[in-house]
Amino acid sequence: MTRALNVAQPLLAAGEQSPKQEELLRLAYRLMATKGMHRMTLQDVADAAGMSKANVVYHYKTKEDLVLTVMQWVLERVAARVVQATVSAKGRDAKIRAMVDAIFVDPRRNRDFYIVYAELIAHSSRNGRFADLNGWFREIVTGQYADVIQSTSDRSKRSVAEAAMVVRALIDGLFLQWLEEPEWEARHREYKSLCVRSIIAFLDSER
Amino acid sequence: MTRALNVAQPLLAAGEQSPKQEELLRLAYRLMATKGMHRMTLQDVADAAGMSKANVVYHYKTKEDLVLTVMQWVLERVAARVVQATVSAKGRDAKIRAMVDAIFVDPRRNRDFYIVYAELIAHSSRNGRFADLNGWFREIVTGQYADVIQSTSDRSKRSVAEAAMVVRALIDGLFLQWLEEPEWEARHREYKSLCVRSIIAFLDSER
DNA sequence: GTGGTTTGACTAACCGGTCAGACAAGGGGA
DNA sequence: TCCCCTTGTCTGACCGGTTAGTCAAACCAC
Repeated sequence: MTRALNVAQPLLAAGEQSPKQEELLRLAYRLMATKGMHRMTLQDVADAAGMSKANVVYHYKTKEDLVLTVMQWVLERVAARVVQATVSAKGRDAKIRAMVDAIFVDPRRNRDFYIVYAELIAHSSRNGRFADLNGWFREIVTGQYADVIQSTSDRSKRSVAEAAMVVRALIDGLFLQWLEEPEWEARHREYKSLCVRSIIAFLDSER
Repeated sequence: MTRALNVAQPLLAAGEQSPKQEELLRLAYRLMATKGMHRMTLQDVADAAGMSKANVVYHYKTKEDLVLTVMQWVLERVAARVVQATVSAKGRDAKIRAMVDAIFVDPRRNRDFYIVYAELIAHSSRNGRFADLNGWFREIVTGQYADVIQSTSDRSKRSVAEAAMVVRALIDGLFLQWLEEPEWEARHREYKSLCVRSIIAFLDSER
């Protein structure tokens, strides 16, 4: 059940970063969310981190590598939180609630994450490295959903995989709509609630 | 029931374009899907359309206007197809099947559409004009889902709106996963089938 | 000729990445 | 202890290439 915890790092050996490097990733991540990965320049990152542009390039060879490292760093953290949530809760509904809680953390962070994630998805179709990262993340998260469903029902393997896809679709799809919401900050709770209810309703529907 | 058909154009008076202009939009759309809206240059569009870059600027003032016009043009076509599908089918399940059919047209076109749409969503958070366009599209499509659900059940108004959001989440969410699929062309049918089944399962679950 | 099109040439800005060298921190060797 | 050499980190200046947008002139249909 905890297998996903030990999944190897996907691409770059980004793994553990020093506090200083982690701070730079955090700043770059914030910039990507606000300006977009294309409009964010190396100079922006350098300014935010209080260092020269040349030094950013020195540490992260190219801009693409930097962006990839940032995304990997974020995805690892989110994936770990999802995995953590499922192991600590008992029972199907509790696990689902915990998973959704792990994803719907707080409005601001959620927003940043899904904006960046939307760009990752769009870019995956054009760049294999982004596609690989995306695929790695997808396997972990959907795998977690599948584990929860399998451990609390007697579905066939195929049925479990399908249900996990549907669960993921509900979460991602509702998030996308929430992103469009003008009052996204206030509506966060409603969407979270709707998310849990619709997942449980769907899983119950086929019993 | 057909109210959405007459919804006014959202932003630019793009409405009807001459065949020549429409061809340019189609070419630009293809470019946006393959290269992304940021990497697509005015020169790319000009080359594809067999005209000078200056002429592209002459017709569409700025690049942002061009991109916006292209997106609006595509969104109008998709929205019209969804609306059309719902009026021509009878019965809840048939309407749902028709709507999904209207969206899952063919792999290539679907892929182009959702890649561009993902960029629209990501960009909406940073640019009000894109957000407005997105909101306009969202209202039409989700409104259609709501109409179908309302006309075939006795839910409360709130419940209808929520169910429509869930339906939309299922469609968008499954599409996003399908985009990541390496064998997206072959899997198109499976995803379409899963989409219809999961929607019906969900709608049945609360009766 | 007049008004709407179309174009090539041009510009101003931007941006990713290079490079030569500065600076600090060890690390022997005498 | 002092000196020199290496090594990793960091920087300012710079370059080559790209791109959105301008403009004056040409073109064309009526």
